[in-house]
Amino acid sequence: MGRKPCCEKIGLKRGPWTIEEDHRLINFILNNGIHCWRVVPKLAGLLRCGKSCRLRWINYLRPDLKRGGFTDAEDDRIMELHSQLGNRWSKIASHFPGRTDNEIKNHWNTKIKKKMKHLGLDPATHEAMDSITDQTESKQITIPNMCTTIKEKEETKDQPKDDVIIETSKTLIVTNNGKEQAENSKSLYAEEVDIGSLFEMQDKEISISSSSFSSLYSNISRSESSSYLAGDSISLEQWDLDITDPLMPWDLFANLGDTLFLYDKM
DNA sequence: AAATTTGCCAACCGCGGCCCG
DNA sequence: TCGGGCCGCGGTTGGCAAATT
Repeated sequence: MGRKPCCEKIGLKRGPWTIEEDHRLINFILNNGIHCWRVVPKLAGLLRCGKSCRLRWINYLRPDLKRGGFTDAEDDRIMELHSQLGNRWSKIASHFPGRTDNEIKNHWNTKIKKKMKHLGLDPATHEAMDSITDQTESKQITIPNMCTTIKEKEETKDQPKDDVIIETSKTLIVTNNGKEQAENSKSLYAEEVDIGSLFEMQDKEISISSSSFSSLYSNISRSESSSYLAGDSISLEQWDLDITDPLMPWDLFANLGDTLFLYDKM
């Protein structure tokens, strides 16, 4: 017998969450806590299944989420943990307070895997890929520490414009295209710079008018992409929270009002 | 400037494990 | 002990934005 769906799916909404839905879910959880995800959407007045609510809360609305780019140190730590734990993202995420397994998984699939391939490392085994050794005289850089490797890449980018490594899915191919070498080096380096500069770009700061939140968070950095004005009502998803206490007690939210407002920080 | 490709990430899907009656 | 129900996890997809042609 087949497994029953987690909830009655007919008539339930799917796809991206609206700000109003976020408000409903946040307010419900902050006021009532989480006892059973199955009943959360019903009690919160949401046309979503409990699973969708859980995912939305865990991956996006939780106030203790640490948003923003991953640092070199975090990348190194993820690689290290992945070599020990494999694709057990929840286990890996448990070593990064404020990071979700989904976030780390996405980061792994979009960034770290590419970096490792650039470095001649197999993302699955963390061992050096030896497929290029019989191709040409290309160089293979296999340094476990990502920071060190980036520096070495930087130091080598001014070398003669042969020995360019162009990556494919299975093997590394050497060409003599100097233009492509420059772009590859630039790409790898720019990625590192962008991560670090993410924080510098958050020059605007705001605070939450709710006294409950003000007592919890001294500063809340405004996402560079958001465009809310003073007094706007927004959802937590728009915030890059600067949390000093990762183990935040939920009791502190007990008196939070139904709506949160923003005002410009003095 | 328009069309196409690529990258990113939020959200969904389905399975496995755990809990409880 | 067994079966049903729920939760959590990992793989995958879809859509949007940015980059490239």
